[in-house]
Amino acid sequence: MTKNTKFRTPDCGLTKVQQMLGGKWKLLLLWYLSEETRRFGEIRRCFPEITEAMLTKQLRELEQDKLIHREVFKVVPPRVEYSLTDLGSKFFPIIEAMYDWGEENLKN
Amino acid sequence: MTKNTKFRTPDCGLTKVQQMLGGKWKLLLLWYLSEETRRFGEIRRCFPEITEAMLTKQLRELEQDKLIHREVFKVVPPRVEYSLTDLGSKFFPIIEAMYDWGEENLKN
DNA sequence: CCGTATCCGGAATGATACTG
DNA sequence: CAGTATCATTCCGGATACGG
Repeated sequence: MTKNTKFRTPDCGLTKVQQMLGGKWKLLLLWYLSEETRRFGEIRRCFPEITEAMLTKQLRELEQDKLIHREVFKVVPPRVEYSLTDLGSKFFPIIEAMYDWGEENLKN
Repeated sequence: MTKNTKFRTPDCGLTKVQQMLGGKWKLLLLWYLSEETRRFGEIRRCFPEITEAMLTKQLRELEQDKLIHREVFKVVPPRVEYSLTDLGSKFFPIIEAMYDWGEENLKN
C-alpha cells in the first residue's frame, strides 16, 4: 500500500489550492498584503507590470476565495482597502516557506 | 518602512516558485512521486485525466527544473522511472502544508 | 481614485493518431 | 511501454478606452 491514497480524491485540498492560487500574480499579492492593509493605488504602484483590469480581477478572485478582505469607504474621492482575512493569514507561512525555498535553491 | 521589501525583486524566490509550479498538474505529480519511484505507466494510470502528451511535457519540465529525476532503462520493453530529487524532496513539506491547509479550510 | 467594458493574441491544455 | 506529432480549443492575461 501507498501512504497517500488520500491525495487522489477529485476535490482534494491540493487541487483546490492549485486552482485558487493559479493566477500569475496571486502569491505576490498575498505576500504584499500580508505586510499591512493596502489601498488599491498602493498595490497598483507596487506592481506596475499588472494592468488595472487584471489587478482588479485577481483581487476580486482572492476576495471570492475569502483570502482577502475588501473594504469600500464611501467618500470622495473613493477609497478602497485590501487586507488579509484570517484564512489568508493562515496561508501566509506557506508563502514564506515557498519564498525561502526558492531563494535557497533557485539561485540562478 | 515595510518588512518585506525584499520580495519585489524581479527574480524573487516566490516568482520563480510560481513559474515552476504553475503547471496544472505539477503539485499533484510531485505529491504522487513523493511516495515512491514510479514508472510512466503507473503515473498515467493514476492520472487518467491527463493526456499522455501533457503528462510527458509536465514531467520533462519538472525534470528540467531538477525537481524530479528521470531514469531510462534500455530494455525491451522500455522502462522509465521517475523519482524526486533532493531538491524536490526539500519542497515536499510545503506541498504537505498546502494540502493540509486546503483540507482544513476549503471544505466546500 | 478606483474602477468597468471590450477586444484580442498567445500560451496552456486537450484530442487523436502514430512510432521505436 | 513509453513516448511523438499534429491539430484544435480554451482561457489567461494584456491593451485600450471609458465611467461614477
